[in-house]
Amino acid sequence: MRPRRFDAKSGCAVGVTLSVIGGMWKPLILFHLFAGKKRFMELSRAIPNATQRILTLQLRELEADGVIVRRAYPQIPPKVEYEISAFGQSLGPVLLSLRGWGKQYGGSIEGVSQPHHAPEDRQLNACAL
Amino acid sequence: MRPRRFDAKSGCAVGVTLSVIGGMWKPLILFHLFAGKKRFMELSRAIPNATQRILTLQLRELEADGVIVRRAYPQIPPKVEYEISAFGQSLGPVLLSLRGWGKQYGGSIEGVSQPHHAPEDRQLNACAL
DNA sequence: CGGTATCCTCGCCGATACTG
DNA sequence: CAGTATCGGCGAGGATACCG
Repeated sequence: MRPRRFDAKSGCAVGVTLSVIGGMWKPLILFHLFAGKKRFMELSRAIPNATQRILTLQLRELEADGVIVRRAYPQIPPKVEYEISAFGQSLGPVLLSLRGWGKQYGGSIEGVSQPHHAPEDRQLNACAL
Repeated sequence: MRPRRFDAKSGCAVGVTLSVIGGMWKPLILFHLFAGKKRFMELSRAIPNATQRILTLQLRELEADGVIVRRAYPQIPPKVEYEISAFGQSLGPVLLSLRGWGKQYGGSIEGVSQPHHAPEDRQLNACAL
């Protein structure tokens, strides 16, 4: 059983949710997958700041939590697709809630660089969801 | 400017929200404060697993983000009260969303000890919100 | 009562290299 | 293409002690 950063100690059900979506890149991964099924390389290119290693790890955790489905086709060259599971769909409103607050109120906080939406920041494109 | 765990790198507005409520004890603190103004000692007793040090740090961060208000009365003995700011009220729906998902779907995840609501677990009382 | 100050641990995450 | 393997840093969070 994987240790969870926000597990029992934080006590609340909030911790359960955060342990599922709270990884560094998980929200971004989920947003991309909510837009549709993706291959590993597509995700990697969509989130260039995440190394392959960490991307793999976070995908494995999301899979273990049942929110995404990993489908590996035994071919050469290999092909693996990830997509949101039926269960994972239930996270949609939660993520939208988090994202909505950040967009609406994040600007009111000191020291937070709000999305300039600079066209060159390709890694932010997922925010379009 | 305090470094934010989920800052620019995660790219999305989700990261902004998580940087505000993502601390280990912040959800719990906020739930307690949503129930009404509290003194430091009340919070400390309500969240016995958090040391005074970490409690102070997280309260300071929440204050810096403007979601709570700290009011110190210059007396002997000292008296400090914390309460949700008007701005902080806007986090209510987000927290409820997170908590709702955890309560509803958290049980479907392997390795997550869902709230037994054992009566002796006094630290979980905030979940009643 | 409501904090600081100090030191320490632990695991998330990054960089780089290698493989079926 | 889609990963593992290995090494290492860094920072959040904890233990403990002391202070105005």
